[in-house]
Amino acid sequence: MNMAMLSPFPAFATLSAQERKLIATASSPKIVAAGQPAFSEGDPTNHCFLSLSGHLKLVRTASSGEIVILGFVDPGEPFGLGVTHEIRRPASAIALRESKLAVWPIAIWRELQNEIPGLTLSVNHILEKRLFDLQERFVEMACLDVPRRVALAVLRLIDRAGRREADGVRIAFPVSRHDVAALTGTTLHSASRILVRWKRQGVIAGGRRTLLVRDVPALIRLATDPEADVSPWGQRR
Amino acid sequence: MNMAMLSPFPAFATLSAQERKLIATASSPKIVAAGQPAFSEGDPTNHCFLSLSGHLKLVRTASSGEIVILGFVDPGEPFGLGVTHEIRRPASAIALRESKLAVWPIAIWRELQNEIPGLTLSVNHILEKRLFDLQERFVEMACLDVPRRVALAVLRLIDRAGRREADGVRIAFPVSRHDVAALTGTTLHSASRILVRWKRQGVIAGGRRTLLVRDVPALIRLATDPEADVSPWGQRR
DNA sequence: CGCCATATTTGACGCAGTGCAAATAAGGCC
DNA sequence: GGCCTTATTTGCACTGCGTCAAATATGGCG
Repeated sequence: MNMAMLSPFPAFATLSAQERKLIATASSPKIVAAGQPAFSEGDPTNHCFLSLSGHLKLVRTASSGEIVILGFVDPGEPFGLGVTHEIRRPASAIALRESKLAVWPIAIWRELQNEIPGLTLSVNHILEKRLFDLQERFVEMACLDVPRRVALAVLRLIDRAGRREADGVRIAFPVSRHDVAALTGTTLHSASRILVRWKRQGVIAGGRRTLLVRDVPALIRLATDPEADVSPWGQRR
Repeated sequence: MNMAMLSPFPAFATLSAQERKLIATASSPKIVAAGQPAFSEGDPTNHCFLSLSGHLKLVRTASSGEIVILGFVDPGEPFGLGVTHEIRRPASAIALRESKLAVWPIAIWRELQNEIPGLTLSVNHILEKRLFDLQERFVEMACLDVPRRVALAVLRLIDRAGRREADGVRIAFPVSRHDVAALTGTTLHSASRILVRWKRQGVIAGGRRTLLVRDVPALIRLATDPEADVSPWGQRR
């Protein structure tokens, strides 16, 4: 791989050109089609990855069969780094769109980390961020009701992959109701009911596997205002 | 601090004696009384910590005022490392018993990381473990009912701080019903009801802020068997 | 363009778990 | 030992949201 490809990514910003070159030349390219996994739960942990373009989701299947989305991978982010502890992948990485990846055999990656201290620091940085993000979501899961969790999840999608458009902000990759549910720890059905309600109120729009937020401030209000929202389950008499 | 104090801790196992000495001499000792914070939510992130003895809990207060336990710190574990991203602490670290700590000013810690690549690798290791642990709990929160979450939380407490005793395994630090609730994302009341039920069944024992598990296999069954447990909310007629 | 598989929506229903209020227990301290 | 604070337990009414079942939309593809 050309070293130039690494330079624009913040994960490597602090490294010298020479170091980046060393890292880049050790990698192999890989292309994953939309819907396909870069790796799957249970696979042996043989490689480290960097997303060059596209988007992936990290998903995990609970013993009950339910699916949970642990996070997303944006272009420029390394992933599948969990190479110190686990011999097998604890989660799958599924491409949401065709994604170009750089791949390193784990042994090589370890060598690189030993030779380039700055690389380890970068990895550190990323792990820390992932940990803080998950802590955030964990607290939300523990304390907030479903509609608020959904609102926050959508807001997070916006600043991860929101593209401004004529009538709102569009999430740049496909998001199904099922994904929303897997992201917020609820069911497909509840997620649907909630989004339908907001659609009727004009806060969001979008059909099959697409999400367009028309009124971001309203969504923020729904997420944070303790008074906001009468849940979509209709008053019981 | 004496360098000998560092050697038994796995976080530093891969470092040379000389490196450990460098790290140790840069630290200051600190003692935190039971119930007191090593640092609190919102504090500026000025220091890194290592627990030498005792136990701490990492807690976070949600906007609603609810409290969530993000994790525990055992003797030998570094903590409060989130120094790359956050200028203010996202969580508090509260001592569950009197705890001895080693403390480094953050600037010094950064220097140490630069000089000792192996230290950064250790930190990496720890962050990775924390991340995987939290992912685990996240999935549980998303997929399991409250009694099962409580069972799993107690099991996790056992292999973190369980001491074998004549009639069971005791958790080595104080755990209130409130703590159990904060650990599993439920209410004090539900946690109490569940534990009372298990107490009557002879699975656990213990009063005020103590937990003694008398029948670990039964608890494992309650946690994992999909058939197990009729929830403590008593059949309604 | 029409068919088919896949997504989404919707309704009815019930229960796990919460909220509130209050009783009860258990230590710790003087 | 008795008092006071803090933790735990408990009853009851209520509801958020999961479950089940089914109708309906939608886009891709031949």
